Amino acid sequence: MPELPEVETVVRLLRPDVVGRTIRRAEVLWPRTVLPGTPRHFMQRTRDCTIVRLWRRAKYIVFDLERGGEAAGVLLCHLRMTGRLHVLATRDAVGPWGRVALELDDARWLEFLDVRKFGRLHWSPRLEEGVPALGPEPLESAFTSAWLRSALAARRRRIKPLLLDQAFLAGLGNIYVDEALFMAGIHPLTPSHRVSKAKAERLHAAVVATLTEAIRREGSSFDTFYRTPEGQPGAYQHQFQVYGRTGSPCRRCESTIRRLTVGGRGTHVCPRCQRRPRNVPS
DNA sequence: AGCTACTCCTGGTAGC
DNA sequence: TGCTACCAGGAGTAGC
Repeated sequence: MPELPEVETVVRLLRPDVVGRTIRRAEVLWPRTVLPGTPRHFMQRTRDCTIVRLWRRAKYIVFDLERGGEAAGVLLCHLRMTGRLHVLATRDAVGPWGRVALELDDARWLEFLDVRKFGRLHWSPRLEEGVPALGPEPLESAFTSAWLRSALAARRRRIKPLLLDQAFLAGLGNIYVDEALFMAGIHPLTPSHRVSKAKAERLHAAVVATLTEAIRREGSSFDTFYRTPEGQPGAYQHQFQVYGRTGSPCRRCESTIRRLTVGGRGTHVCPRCQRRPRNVPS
């Protein structure tokens, strides 16, 4: 599933192709993909809008729009599980999984394709109105070791579901949470207020390090859906320490990586590097 | 407050 | 080989 590094990779690769371009019109091929309201409403809101900036907030891809030199809202794209954005040379290149196609003023088409149809394209007058409450960006200055320490102490949730909560910290998903918790030596069932100061500092460093390295490697790809717009896979999946390595030896201690379910999510741990605290219910 | 269960979806795969 | 059943999972929501 695309997480912060994959979304950041999409933004960087897409930016030169779409910034400065004007959307001539939108074709909605799967109505539920677009928000708000009806496809007709979406088409009216995006028509003749120029993309003046492309950036990322949490896992949202944000297109800042202008029409006639005036701000015209934002187009928000969330890839969810299997969404992808591609610039195509012709309308004919839109494939069977194409859900929305935007015709650009250079005659090319921006295609949003999404096998599982969970992804969304959402026009909103302002960013804040189009996204729910979001926690700090883990790669920006507000995310400090001290902030994390006190934020963990103020909550009583299990650490993994807390880190997956976008209102707590924005951008992490199942893969990078498992990787960061391994790097920090924290068991995913640990109640957040029981994470020690030293472990919280390790966790802060682990989150920053794993996201930074994943972006450097253009994200992770381990099936056909997790690719850059150019069709090239990322390379971070080769760095995975625990995610998807159930039954394999830990790269640090040789113990067998185990899989458990936490908050309904597949979770991967090294039972030796990530000691389970006492008196923690499963 | 925080937990589980359910919903949305379909390709891939395990089991027979 | 061909069929069915089940699973993954981000995020929103309902209910306890």
